[in-house]
Amino acid sequence: MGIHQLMQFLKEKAPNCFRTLMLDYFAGRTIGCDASMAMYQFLIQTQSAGLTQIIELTDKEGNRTGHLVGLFNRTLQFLENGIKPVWVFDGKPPLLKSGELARRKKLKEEAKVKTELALEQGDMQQALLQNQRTTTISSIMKEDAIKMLQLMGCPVIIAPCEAEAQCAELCRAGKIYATATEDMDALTFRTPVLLRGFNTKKEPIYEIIYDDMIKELELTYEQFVDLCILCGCDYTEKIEGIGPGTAYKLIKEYKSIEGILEHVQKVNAEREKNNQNPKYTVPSKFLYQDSRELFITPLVQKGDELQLTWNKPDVDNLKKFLIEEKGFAESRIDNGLKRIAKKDPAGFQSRLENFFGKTTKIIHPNNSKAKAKSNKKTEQPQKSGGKKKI
DNA sequence: GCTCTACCATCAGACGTG
DNA sequence: GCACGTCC
DNA sequence: ACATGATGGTAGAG
Repeated sequence: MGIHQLMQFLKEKAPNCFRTLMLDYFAGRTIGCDASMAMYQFLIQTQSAGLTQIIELTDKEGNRTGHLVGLFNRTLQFLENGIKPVWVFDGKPPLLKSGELARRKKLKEEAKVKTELALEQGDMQQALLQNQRTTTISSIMKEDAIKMLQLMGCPVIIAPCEAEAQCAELCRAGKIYATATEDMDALTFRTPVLLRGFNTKKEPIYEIIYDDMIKELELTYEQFVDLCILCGCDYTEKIEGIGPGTAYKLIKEYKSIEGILEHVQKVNAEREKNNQNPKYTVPSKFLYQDSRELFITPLVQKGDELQLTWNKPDVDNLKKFLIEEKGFAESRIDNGLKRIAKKDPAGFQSRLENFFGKTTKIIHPNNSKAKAKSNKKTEQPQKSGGKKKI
């Protein structure tokens, strides 16, 4: 679930921390990619409805392969544009997330039942919809993805815990330019740059600069984390009756969740005197302090300790794996590899293209309030060590 | 009337060919 | 350039 | 053996 409604909140309260950019802007840059999120999208989107059953891409043993097709193409797309992707996989989820995970598991089981029902009734559209919700990633599928990406020459990192946290660490350490994910809690983990929208070619890529955001919100990092917890995160229940808008006001006024809890008690006590229902309901186990810990000092591998290198694809073994084991058509692989054949995987000197590029556009998102309030633009983000060598 | 929250259902890829 | 079937 | 997420519409409360 990430941080509930954070995107909407930022569009309203910090409209100037966004830029929209075209793909060529990222030539020569290194980008940390949230692998599991991408895999789910590929797996879901490569399902289709047959006449009486749902059709999924699989190898001859029945293991699903939609995520491989997607990751293969996406990685080629990156490399073709001179972008160096680091694929980051989730490790073990934190204990605090187990409540949320149990909730999702239950929803998936319900979806499975609904799928069967829809199939019986011959409602293939509904069957497809429900079947998409049952999607899970087995360890084999994950291992397949890692193997393929490594054979393609890309660095793969298996985070000790949350992938978003690991990406944020890499970005702060200067190992990557940005974190690419749809998951907004990368910001809560303090990634300096967040990129959204690599999933669709239809729209440009949104870039969110953490420093601009925090300045515009006029919050400290700790206050921003508290705000995210109040909006609703994966780690604990939220206070009923407080959403993003109220949370922001209260954080400004009372500085921290502790301060807000004090205020909440007062308000509720006052209302009780007048025989009114409580305005806010604090959950019986409001684990905001533990949640804070997970965001501020997450379990990650230190960026300094990681060596990221890009190699030329291991064509022989890649083809062997994808064709013999996973049933790929040889022509597709050949076509794909042709696209990146001339690229220099280690250096990507094509960074120069960026200096001559004229297609990079900087546009602010549509937002009537933002337009009305201000048409000033914030300046370029930091270059994130443009000359750094990894 | 307006703002905000809670809750519901829905959405989420890329290639190659014609 | 677009719609559509297919990718495995 | 498993662990992805956001968004849009709307009703109802304050």
